Amino acid sequence: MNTNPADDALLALAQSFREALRQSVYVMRRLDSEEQLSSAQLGVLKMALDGGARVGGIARNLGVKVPSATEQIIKLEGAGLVKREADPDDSRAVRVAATAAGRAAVEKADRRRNEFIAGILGALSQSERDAVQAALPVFDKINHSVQY
Amino acid sequence: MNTNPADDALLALAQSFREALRQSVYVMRRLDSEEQLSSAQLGVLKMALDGGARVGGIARNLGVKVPSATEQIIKLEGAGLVKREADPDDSRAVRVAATAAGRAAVEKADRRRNEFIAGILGALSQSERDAVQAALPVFDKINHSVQY
DNA sequence: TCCTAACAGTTAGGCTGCCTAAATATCAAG
DNA sequence: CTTGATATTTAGGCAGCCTAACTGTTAGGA
Repeated sequence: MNTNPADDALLALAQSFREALRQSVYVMRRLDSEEQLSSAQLGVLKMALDGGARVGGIARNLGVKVPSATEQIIKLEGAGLVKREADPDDSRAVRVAATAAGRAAVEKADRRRNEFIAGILGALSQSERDAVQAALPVFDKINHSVQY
Repeated sequence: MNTNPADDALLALAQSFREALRQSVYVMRRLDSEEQLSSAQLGVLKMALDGGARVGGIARNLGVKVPSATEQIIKLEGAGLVKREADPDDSRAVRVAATAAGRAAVEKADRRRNEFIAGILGALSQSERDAVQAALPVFDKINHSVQY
């Protein structure tokens, strides 16, 4: 009962998938290592772009706990990329909003990172790129299923 | 010159790809958080499975520096999952070999992790799984191109 | 009105995993 | 037998995440 062919195929796919995950972590590290803004900070900063986000919401969206978000926010504030202000509707809450410098930093970091990745993807064949493109929405779906 | 359609498509793909990378990190964290053996340790342990690997080789294969590998090896040794012995051919080198307990731990961790992922993949449609399957070799290729 | 439970965030302390630099030991070549 | 390269470990440091405990605010009764 442990040799169901369908299950075997699924487990084999899972194994390959796990290897890809591991590689992704590696690629991310590489991406991070050549930038001034870490992925963690970039993620927080992006949420602070439009109007202002609450700390709890940022943490939830990034899949980390509130203190971890606070930590990044404090760093970004120190760098002048976001400002923190009391939420007018709820004095317990804090609204985090990107400054002009913060918006510029996001744009620059995003561009640099995209160019790095585009450089890699550009070296692939068109069919390879198509395969990646087709898989990306599925990856997205997988992530949501893991959510929480 | 910044509106080359091909470049734009590539950059858009890169952007989506980056999002997938971020999600992958998230999924990996989730995977790690419910296991006794961390991914870092599992990676090292797997290399120690057949016969015995050298510290430098392990580090190179995992894309980390030698001291980082040593750190994990020491932990695994403390847990009785690997043993370290001088390389008979080169006394500078150390051969790291999995113990019986180490082999069992790899099997168990691999099985649990694969089952977790298989559970997610199993909830997808066949065409979605096909898309993932088709993209995995490309991910592999991408990783190698980032290597070093 | 006042008390209390729930909630938002920060602070404190701790862990893992990675890194660089420096120390130790061995090898290999001249 | 010296010297430079190589293999690993040790020491010290940093980022990012976590839990627990603390502060302040809000909201729902009694």
